[in-house]
Amino acid sequence: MGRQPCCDKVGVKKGPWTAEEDQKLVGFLLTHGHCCWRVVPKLAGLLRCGKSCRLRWTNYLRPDLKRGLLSDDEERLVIDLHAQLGNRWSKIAAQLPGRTDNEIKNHWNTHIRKKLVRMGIDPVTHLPLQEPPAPAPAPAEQQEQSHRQQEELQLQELQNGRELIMQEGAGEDDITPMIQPHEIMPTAAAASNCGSVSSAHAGSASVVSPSCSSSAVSGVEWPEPMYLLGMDGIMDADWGSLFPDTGAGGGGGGFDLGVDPFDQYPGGGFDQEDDHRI
DNA sequence: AACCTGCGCAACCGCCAGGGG
DNA sequence: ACCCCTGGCGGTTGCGCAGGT
Repeated sequence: MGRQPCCDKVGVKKGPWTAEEDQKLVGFLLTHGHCCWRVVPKLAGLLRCGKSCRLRWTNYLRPDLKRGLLSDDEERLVIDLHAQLGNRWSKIAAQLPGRTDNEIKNHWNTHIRKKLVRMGIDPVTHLPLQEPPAPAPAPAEQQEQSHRQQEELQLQELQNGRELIMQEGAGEDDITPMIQPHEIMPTAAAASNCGSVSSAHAGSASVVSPSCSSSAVSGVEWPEPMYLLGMDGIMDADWGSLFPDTGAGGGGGGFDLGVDPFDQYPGGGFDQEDDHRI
């Protein structure tokens, strides 16, 4: 049986996001969080499918994203984790705060894989490429076993590496500022409201909870597009006119980001079509 | 200066798993 | 127990840019 497409393709815009679309999406998500991604574009006034919105947010617009190249430490960690987990990019990303699975996947495919090959290491198995030629393809079991041994070694290395990172600060480099959890969650109370910080970081993390996002706004370091838009632009934008149907902007244009947006919705609920709330 | 090539990255696609009705 | 819907994941593609010729 055929699977329903994530969205009806007609009237759905594809391709690169414009600044205006970004603005709409960010504005909407910051005030409402995401209820269910399917309705986000409708409520935000976007001609995109929910999937596209989710991707855009998680990979690019999330305030807690680090930008720029992976540092050496991060790269090492990725290699170690890949040795253990394989191509489970989201799991790998979960170990690298501020990095997305997509970013890591790209970095792996463009940089690390080639680097490993140059070093004579098979990027898939993490074993030396010039192994003694096996007469026949090694039995899966044997491969599995050697892989496991390899993994154990690497796990140990990884743990050492983690300790090192904990001491030195993961991924510090000169190019991009590292966003620390406390920078995203300005107060411990805020952080506690949000569950684990790492879950918000994880590539698999969908979105910070609404209360999180509102807390995060004030102390956050925005990714580049946010700088481009400028917080002033966001604050000053005429959101009421952008989202005539959503009531965003509260009729006054512009968000009061100092206030938990959900305070606007008695009972913590946010009721547009349904009571969608994370 | 023009063209070519390779690289980096954002975005899309299809599949899968989990949860709710 | 089954079906449907949604979110999430991994693979792949295509575009824009930078560097080389």
